[in-house]
Amino acid sequence: MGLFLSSGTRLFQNLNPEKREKVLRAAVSEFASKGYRNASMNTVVRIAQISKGSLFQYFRSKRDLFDGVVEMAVREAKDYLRAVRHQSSGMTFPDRLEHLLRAGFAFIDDHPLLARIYFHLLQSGEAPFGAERIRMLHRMSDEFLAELIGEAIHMGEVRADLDVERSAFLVNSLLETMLRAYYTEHLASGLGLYKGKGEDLDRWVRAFLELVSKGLAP
Amino acid sequence: MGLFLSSGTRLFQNLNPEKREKVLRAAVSEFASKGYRNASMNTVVRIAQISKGSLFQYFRSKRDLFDGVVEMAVREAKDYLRAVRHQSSGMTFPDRLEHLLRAGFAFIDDHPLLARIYFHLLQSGEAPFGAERIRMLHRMSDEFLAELIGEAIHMGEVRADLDVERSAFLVNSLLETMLRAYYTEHLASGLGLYKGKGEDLDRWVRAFLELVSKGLAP
DNA sequence: GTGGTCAATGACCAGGCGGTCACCCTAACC
DNA sequence: GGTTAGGGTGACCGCCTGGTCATTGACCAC
Repeated sequence: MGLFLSSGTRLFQNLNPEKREKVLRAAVSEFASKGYRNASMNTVVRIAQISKGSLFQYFRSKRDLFDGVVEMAVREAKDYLRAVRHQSSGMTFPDRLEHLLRAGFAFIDDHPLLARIYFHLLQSGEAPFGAERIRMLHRMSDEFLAELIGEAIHMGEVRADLDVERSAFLVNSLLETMLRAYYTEHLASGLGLYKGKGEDLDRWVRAFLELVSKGLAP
Repeated sequence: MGLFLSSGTRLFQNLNPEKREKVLRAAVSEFASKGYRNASMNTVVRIAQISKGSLFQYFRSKRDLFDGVVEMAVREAKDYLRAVRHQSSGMTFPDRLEHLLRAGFAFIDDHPLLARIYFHLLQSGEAPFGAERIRMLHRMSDEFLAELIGEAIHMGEVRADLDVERSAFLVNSLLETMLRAYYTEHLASGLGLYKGKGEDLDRWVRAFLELVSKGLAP
């Protein structure tokens, strides 16, 4: 579940790790399923089986708790991007893309709740931190893809006259959509992307890679 | 603002059209800016300058009011798709795509609030109607794009071995992302897509069309 | 006038929210 | 054994929500 070092009051950080986990797990699941505004501190308290007073001694406010949870989600997402970049260095560009996409699926399998929070953040402007954090998240993945494309240009694997930043944004949006459809029902209308496996998933990966590398033209 | 024939109680439908407009305008703006759950009937009442009792005589519940607003948004979106299809018939495939995209920008310029509601619906699963409506919206635009691609195959403008449905989903997701970034700040990191015009917008349209038709490969 | 119809109104309700605080219990120290 | 410190607790606060309903007043037919 992560270390979560910098979040919460000193009291919370000195807590018995099991209890800390229980509280965090409750908060993550509540924020993931309801988003920020509609998540209820009362529910968190009930799920974590602690008293309301305690929760507010661990985190000064709802906003504080949410910030902590988001911080954890972002940290894990960053780790994952870093790992993918490292593992896939040396592959061809399409292979890297495939690796990135499949690693995304795996990340969602491993951390479905964190993924949910992450997408909540990317999508809805509802969160209370001044757009700044959202912008950062987008920049992060956009720039990662821009670097990938930049390196691919260097290797002669993609056209050199490309509008790198805009292409990166577009390809990234494709990735995000596919990941979202992978963990959200009824997005890709019944074509087996949601929680897809094996051959179903392969077809989607192929469609994605073909579109990105060859486009639709003959 | 639309006719809104089938929504609200009989009392509401027999209302003086100006008043009806005022109420609807208030509801649209409130739902657009806060989404379903966080929109407040009290706010609607205040904006529309009517009493709370009246609003609940016009619409039996918050859910009722929201359904009415969504119905209107969906109807307008359908009209727009139909118009685009008609106007662009006979064009080449890339031209049709460009037309579709630019018409999307224009739609947002004309109906920014409806667009906001529409995207809210497409994105967040927060709305209270059982996923059914969301699935329908997606099907609608996915199928429209699938037909476009199907016709293009018929004309030999795109590869015949294409996975039509999955490609349609992916291209549609690109369109949606661009439209969302067009009306939402800080999505496309400062590359002039947000409320973009002229040359800024052209660059994005070009990047999109190139990706879709040629892909990234040399 | 009078009685009846009907839309408009806002005080009111129960319930849920984020957040507080006075009190409780335990454990450590002299 | 008495005192002190600190985490644990849930009743409580003010606020806001979606929704109700008794009352009001304008209009109309007789």
